[in-house]
Amino acid sequence: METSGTMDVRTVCLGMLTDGAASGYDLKKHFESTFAHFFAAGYGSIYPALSSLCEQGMVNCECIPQDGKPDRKVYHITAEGRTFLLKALENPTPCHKVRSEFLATMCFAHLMPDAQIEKVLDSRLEDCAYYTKMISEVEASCMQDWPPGKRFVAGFGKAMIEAMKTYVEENRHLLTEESASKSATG
Amino acid sequence: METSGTMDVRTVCLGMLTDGAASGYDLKKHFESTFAHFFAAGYGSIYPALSSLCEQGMVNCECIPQDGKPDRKVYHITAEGRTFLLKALENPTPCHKVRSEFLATMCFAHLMPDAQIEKVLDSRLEDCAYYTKMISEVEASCMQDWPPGKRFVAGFGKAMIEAMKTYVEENRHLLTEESASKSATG
DNA sequence: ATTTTATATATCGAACTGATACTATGCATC
DNA sequence: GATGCATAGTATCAGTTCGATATATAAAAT
Repeated sequence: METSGTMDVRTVCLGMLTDGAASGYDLKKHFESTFAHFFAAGYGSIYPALSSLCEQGMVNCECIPQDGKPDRKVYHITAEGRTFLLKALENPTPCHKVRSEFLATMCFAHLMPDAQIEKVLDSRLEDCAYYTKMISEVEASCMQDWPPGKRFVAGFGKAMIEAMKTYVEENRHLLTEESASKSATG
Repeated sequence: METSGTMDVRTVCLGMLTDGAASGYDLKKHFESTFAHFFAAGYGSIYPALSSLCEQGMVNCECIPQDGKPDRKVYHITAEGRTFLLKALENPTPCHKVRSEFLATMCFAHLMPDAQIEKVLDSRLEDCAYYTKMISEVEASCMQDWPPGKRFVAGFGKAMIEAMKTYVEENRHLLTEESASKSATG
């Protein structure tokens, strides 16, 4: 039974709750904004995570009845939860993984028509723009409340996205026939 | 029944087989070297993927008996497989996801002792060095055989890792008390 | 009037991860 | 001469996560 060392969805939820009590819905919003560029999670992960944390006494659940709507379940971290979190943070080698269908696709660019390649690259740049904007917006709205770690993480995201954008812009010509014929004729 | 559009393990295996017939074991080596920095996959994904591709006629399996050892199963892509792959490559918006326990940990750096933070950052830099070396080595050994797409992807990996390294080195001081006290006293 | 957006919880199949199991040879180390 | 490790090879499985979907209500927009 491995109970420490992994920063899984459960542990990240626990961490988020150190900033104050919140519902699953609230946590989802963090996963969609601040955490979106490096740790996405959906309801299918968040709700079971909160249930499991509750069972194990890491959090307490406060059910707030609402008329018509289902109860709002607000979770509070417990002392046990804090201890567990600190233990999880002790892992000296947390991973950083990339799963890129984009790069997998580009590996087979020689099987694709140029127009298709261009579309894929354009969509990647759009994605970069989206994340850059999103990070800047969350920074603008809550930077002052953030501990240094979150600032570091936001800056990290912006730096990586900027690097991606630059690389794609500067090297996309390598992928198309256009450049192949140019280098052949020129 | 969604049969196209996703670059999952099955489709990537199929793509790898366009470079020539191979066994599951052979494919694993590609996942561990060339693809390691952006699309990891283990036997638990590869073998079921090949079985499923075989059932659907995307690949043919050639069983080569070996004395003592289990049969070596070499997979060849079929015409149907090629068609399927081209269809999968048509997705104009393939994703690029990051899953970082490292960044999740750094979000809670204010709950960690400085020495622990330093260890995490050092291990990240080691990881950067490992991947940079690995990509350079595979580039050195098989760059000449590669289509432009794979060169682009290798360069992409190196650029991103370099950006990560630079960012960590230049901003790690933001995470420790040391800098906090320095800015308070200085 | 109807669609969209927001609040809010929850489930489920499909996919994937990481570890492990099994067989066999060869090489080094103790 | 035995133990351990690397390489070659196939395969499974529990646990985790992903993406989509279902349920319910209400305000706001079209």
